[in-house]
Amino acid sequence: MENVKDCLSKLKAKGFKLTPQRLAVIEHLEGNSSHPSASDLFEEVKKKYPMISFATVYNTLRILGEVQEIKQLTIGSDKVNFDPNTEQHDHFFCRECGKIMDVFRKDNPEVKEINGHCVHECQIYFYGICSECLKASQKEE
Amino acid sequence: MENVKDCLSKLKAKGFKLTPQRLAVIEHLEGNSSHPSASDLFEEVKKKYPMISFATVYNTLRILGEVQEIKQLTIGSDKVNFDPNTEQHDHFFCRECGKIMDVFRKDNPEVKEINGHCVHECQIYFYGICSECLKASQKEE
DNA sequence: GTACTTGCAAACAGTTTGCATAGGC
DNA sequence: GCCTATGCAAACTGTTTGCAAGTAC
Repeated sequence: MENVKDCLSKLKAKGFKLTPQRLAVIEHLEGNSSHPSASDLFEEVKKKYPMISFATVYNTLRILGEVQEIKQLTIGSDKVNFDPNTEQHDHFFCRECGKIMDVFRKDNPEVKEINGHCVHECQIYFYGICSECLKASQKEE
Repeated sequence: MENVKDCLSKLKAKGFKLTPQRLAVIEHLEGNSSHPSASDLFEEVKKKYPMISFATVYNTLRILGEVQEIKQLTIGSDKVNFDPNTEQHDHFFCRECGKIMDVFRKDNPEVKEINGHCVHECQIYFYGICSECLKASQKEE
């Protein structure tokens, strides 16, 4: 997702209606690098839109995925997280605090084909302990 | 998981008991490259052990993960899949048929540290359409 | 005015948990 | 015999669905 404006016109062009609820979800996603889950977004949006429902959040996330304005991450194994940054980049998951961090590397494989299979997308997930949690555990000792 | 024998002695050494149910799950995992889910394993094991319960399958999978005899894959986004091959390799997910395939590549990053975070594990997931589904769709046209 | 969208609640799937019983060691 | 593992069912979590009422266009 480049910016809210482009995203809205993309949705409009595809025939989707621009409801205030959708706008609120999109605004919470723009430039958001915290990789929120559906419930994170629901809680956030609810502050401004107390009557918004889960179904609407999921519906909006689904169509944003369809028009490729966001990507799904399954790094956390329990819930799906969403990333409005659709540029190719990797992710790090801290097994201590559960945070997901962006990782930008140069040697990303630009693979279009592998073993005869056609590749659309590649997700690289790193798992470990983040720098903050490392520091915290060193202090404890 | 190298072989059933080593796996069993590893469990024994860690103080886990070797029940027939666990053995059945382990035998179904050895050399299994189909990346089964918990319910796949449950159904398979049930053929020999009609009285086995889901809880036991999950329990066994949990301890096998603890002793690092299997790895969890979250490539499918809905359920977790298990891989008894713990050697570093990647995976391909076919969005058409849902199959998960092993991908062995040479240029895997051997990353131990990234942006100050300590890396324990790396999972690389490719998404697309597998060679078989590509063939099938070409025939249709 | 017409369709798509919303909100609600119920349904659903995968996984986890509590507890009495069974069984490995 | 002790202590862990099992089986069952119920609980739990994240997500999806059905439907009447609401609203963007």
